[in-house]
Amino acid sequence: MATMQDVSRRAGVAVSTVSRVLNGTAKISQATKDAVFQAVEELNYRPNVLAQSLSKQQTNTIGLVIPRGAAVSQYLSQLIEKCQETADQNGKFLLISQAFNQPDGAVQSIRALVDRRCDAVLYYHNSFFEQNNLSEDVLSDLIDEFQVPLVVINRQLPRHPNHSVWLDNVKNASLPVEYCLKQGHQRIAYIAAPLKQKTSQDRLLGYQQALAAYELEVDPLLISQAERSYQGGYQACRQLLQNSTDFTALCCFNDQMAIGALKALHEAGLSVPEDVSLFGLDNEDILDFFEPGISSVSQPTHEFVTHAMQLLLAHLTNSPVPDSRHNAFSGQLVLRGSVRSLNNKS
Amino acid sequence: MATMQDVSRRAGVAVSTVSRVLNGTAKISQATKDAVFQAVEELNYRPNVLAQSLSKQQTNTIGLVIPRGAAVSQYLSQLIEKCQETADQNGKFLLISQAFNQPDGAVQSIRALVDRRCDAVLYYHNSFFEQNNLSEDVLSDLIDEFQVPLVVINRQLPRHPNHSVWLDNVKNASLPVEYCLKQGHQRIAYIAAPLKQKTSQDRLLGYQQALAAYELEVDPLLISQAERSYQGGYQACRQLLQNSTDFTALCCFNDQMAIGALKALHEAGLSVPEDVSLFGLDNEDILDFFEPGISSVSQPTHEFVTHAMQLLLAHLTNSPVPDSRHNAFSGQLVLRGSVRSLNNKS
DNA sequence: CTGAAAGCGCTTACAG
DNA sequence: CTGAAAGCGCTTACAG
Repeated sequence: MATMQDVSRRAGVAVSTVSRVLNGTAKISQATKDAVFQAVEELNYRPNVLAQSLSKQQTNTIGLVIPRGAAVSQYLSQLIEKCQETADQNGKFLLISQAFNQPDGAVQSIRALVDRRCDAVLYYHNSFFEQNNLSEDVLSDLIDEFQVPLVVINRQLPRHPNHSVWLDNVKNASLPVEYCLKQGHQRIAYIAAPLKQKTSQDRLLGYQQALAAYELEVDPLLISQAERSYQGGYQACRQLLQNSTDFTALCCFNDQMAIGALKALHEAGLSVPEDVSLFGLDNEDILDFFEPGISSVSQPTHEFVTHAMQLLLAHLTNSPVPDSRHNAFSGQLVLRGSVRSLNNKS
Repeated sequence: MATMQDVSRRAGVAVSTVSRVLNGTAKISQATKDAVFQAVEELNYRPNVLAQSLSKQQTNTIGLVIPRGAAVSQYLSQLIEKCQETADQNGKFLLISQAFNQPDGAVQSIRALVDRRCDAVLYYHNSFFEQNNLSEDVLSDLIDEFQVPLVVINRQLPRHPNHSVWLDNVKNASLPVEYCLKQGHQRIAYIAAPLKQKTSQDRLLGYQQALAAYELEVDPLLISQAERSYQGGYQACRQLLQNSTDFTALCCFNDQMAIGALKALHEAGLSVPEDVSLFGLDNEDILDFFEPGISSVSQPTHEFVTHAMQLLLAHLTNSPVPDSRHNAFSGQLVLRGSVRSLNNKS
């Protein structure tokens, strides 16, 4: 490929002049400008971004590490979209990389992006890595180690309030439970994702706390656990139905599991919401297309990622970081046909 | 950050020696090796990949351009996953970039990756760009222009059989229609995505050809068109039901639209498959969780992408390209509860 | 307004 | 086995 030197020779000027013309970084006579542009045209010249970056000590690039493999949810794709928008608005190129599928895959991937000299790196934390000993400390140490700003999404890092944003999973999971309680439900079942995952622990805690607030005991028979997938939700629900069938409401770790659970309920001859009220979490668009529509909790993806990007940009420009007292974001109930009240029953 | 020169000074050797030790590219005495590794350790040195790439004239990176925004489908995420796997297996780093959301966004994004000197670039073609004048020729010209191998996924490029793989959309869309015909259906409706998109045109053609093969006329009242989304499928189906309600089968552009259509059918008091047999296309996992399960056509994502990667790697290593006579991939029917036969009705 | 030179952080012939 | 030097393709003070 043609280099800047080729252009300079063809245009009969120095490479430094070519550079200045192309970057508009100095006053240049129209004549030489024309010559340069013509040479560029004729040679179909395009600058080598690698060389530019090395020389400028800056890549104008933001790296984003996302989890590998797991079918991309609407939630995650909205999150990516929002990162992209912000990157665009700030003239940064967004480079997306999937975390390696290994115990230390997250760390490796972050490093790979730093080694490529991204100006900043966003890491979307996935619970998968918790099962592989990726602790809070490892992430916090990385943040300390790097000159490059690193912001962690979806993981609370107390040591670095200015480098992390997360969802308040406890609260988000408690919302539907509280709502059911208010509607007079007493026997409320819960389907959890694998409890090795922090997110799953937190959401179960939300369920438990909501019950406790109403001075109800947690019945272990009303809690089931499975992989986080449609199929997992289906299996967990079948397990619940084997344990007992007297629950009148069922809250799930997320929408996918609720969708699986709905199928199991129907197969068991139970109707929603007449027999069982049902809640998911994430509020994916598809919930509207089940019968009944599945109620859920909307995640504040928008605000969440916006704040993460603000932190990132603040670090990048050495500006004061935005107020970080509220890095834990919580969502809102979205009611659909899958819920009914027991209050006017008495 | 510490540079190789820092390491060399600390270890008391030349930078060239440090380079050799780190890359294992020459016999080095154990003593100097030890000294180098210790210095690396102490300085927490990490090589600058930018500088390496510039110097080696190779980045060991494969770029992948995917469409922006549109909620990521299971199909696309499987496709990405497969690219990732192949990249991993060949020791390449996969850099994912979303196409800019502009008329020439695809071209810009490909260029951006080439400018970053990816060793090869994969472009997943999205119909969005066809509405913005991204023609076959533009892509073909790019392939001719670049030294860097470019493989286009999801777009037929006759001039470059060794640089493109695509799905046989005509055939894939005809499969469910043929099946319905064999089961005795005569009035078969179709829901299309916007017909500005080539994919949508092709699938409609598949529908039409299947009917023609049975010497049935195409009734325009049985064809409806909308955005490709759940909601679009819902609206298109309502439109159909307004036109006429005597169809006994309904085939859709994809699964999402079929899911929307199912809702509209149910709202109209029609049951599936008793009144209407229903087909989607893509075979997403979620289809099992509707009632009835929605029949579909599985896309051969796996073979499809594998072949694309083989082409890419062949170009990359200057090896002979694999047999490209069959770059058009077709899928298979997947039957679920949403279809019934009219044959034993007579 | 423009050029020569140094530098970004590596790799790799070329010598010894 | 190891070093000095040139080179990858740019940018940017430093002069003029």
